[in-house]
Amino acid sequence: MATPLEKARKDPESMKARILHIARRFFGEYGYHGTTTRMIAKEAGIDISTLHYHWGDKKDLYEAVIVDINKDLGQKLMAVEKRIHGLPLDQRMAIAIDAMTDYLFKFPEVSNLVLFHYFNKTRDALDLRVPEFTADIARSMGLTRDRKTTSPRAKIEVLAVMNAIHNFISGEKFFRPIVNLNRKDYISIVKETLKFVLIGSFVEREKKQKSS
Amino acid sequence: MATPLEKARKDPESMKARILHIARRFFGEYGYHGTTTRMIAKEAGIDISTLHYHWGDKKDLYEAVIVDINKDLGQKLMAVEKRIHGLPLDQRMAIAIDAMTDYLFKFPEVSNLVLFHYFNKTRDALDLRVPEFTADIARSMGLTRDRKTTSPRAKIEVLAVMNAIHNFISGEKFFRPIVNLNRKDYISIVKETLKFVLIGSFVEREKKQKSS
DNA sequence: TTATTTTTCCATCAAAAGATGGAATCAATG
DNA sequence: CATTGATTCCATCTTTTGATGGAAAAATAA
Repeated sequence: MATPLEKARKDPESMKARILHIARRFFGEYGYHGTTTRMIAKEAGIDISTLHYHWGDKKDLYEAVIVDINKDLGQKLMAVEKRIHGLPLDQRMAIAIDAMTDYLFKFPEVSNLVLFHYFNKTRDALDLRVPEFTADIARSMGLTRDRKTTSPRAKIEVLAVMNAIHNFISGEKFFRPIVNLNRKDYISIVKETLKFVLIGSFVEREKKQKSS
Repeated sequence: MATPLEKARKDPESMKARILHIARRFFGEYGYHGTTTRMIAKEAGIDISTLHYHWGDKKDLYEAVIVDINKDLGQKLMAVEKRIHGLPLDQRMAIAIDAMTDYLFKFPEVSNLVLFHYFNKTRDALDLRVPEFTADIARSMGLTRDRKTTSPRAKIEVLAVMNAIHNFISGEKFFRPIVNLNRKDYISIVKETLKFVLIGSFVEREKKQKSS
């Protein structure tokens, strides 16, 4: 209730929330510099000054968007972790890939913004610290020996897995024409491929480790 | 010799080539809208009008950059293909991953721009058709049954592999602090991880197919 | 209803960014 | 050297974009 962002998330009917929601999509598609406050305002059917009234300047709005999607992503990851807890690794990964893929295809701005944040600098040095889930996912995938530390190798492996998923969501516009499939078929072939590529190695390694 | 781009590539000392080279880096780091012609001109130590004199407007320059990096990438892929031709799959993939990773870490703008192109729209509708290597790589990986067609599944698998590589190059600024490694160690752990994650499944499948 | 607060829009600004004409400079050629 | 052509820069323009003050409108409270 304290922060303006929390208020906006609470009441999704409010103008404030409406702007945030549209801003998510635009920043996701066009990036920070590629999106203008006018684009967002126009889509919302309001004047730019109204946008500034609610969110301050562009940077503030962008920051709110980043925090917002990270909150969503974190919640989703926690929910998935709950579902897969205790299952054997192959099932754990398969279910997680299915669930995350479905979720992200429903909210592609999340993937867009995550990747955008990884790969692009903004001229205006706006370095917001983004919450980090790699360690948690590594734990959930059973890649950590002890509870407290996560090895670089484990983190890199997690990044490989997460990015593989994000890529196919964000790249849909580009990849789908290449494979010439409708959306539904694209999604299902992506899921299959991700599971094929990503699960095998981890399961195989676990087998070896157990036998030794 | 015909096109201006080819001329610039031939004579890397020329102002034209110099601008192109700097533009590659800037567009790669900041994206199309995040880069201004002034930034590029300043870095080159020239006036914007000189830039316009050589390359026309911003869109033209960006287009030249995209064509340029795709030419480089295509050449590199062909060279790698030559080296691995005829070897067994696991070696083929390991060598290719090593070679491409080394190359891309040396010219990260290539990965940056490829991913940028996948994941971001530009306001100004500039849709340049980009040469496509998925089919060739699929053939090189032995994923195509007959010579002429490449299945959607094979293409998606290739994209998964290529993107996994690009991600770690483009994401270095973001990922390296997460794992807290120096550049050299980061590169080597990325290579190891890529090989670990990507090769296993393909080799396993090939084994099964051969035995049946 | 009236007063107060919140929200919205209109008009406008200043800075940033893309672009260009034309003068000045430099390089090559006869 | 003088002439020609290519290159570069300066000054300037226009459009876009982020931002704001203050009036109008809408919502809320008294």
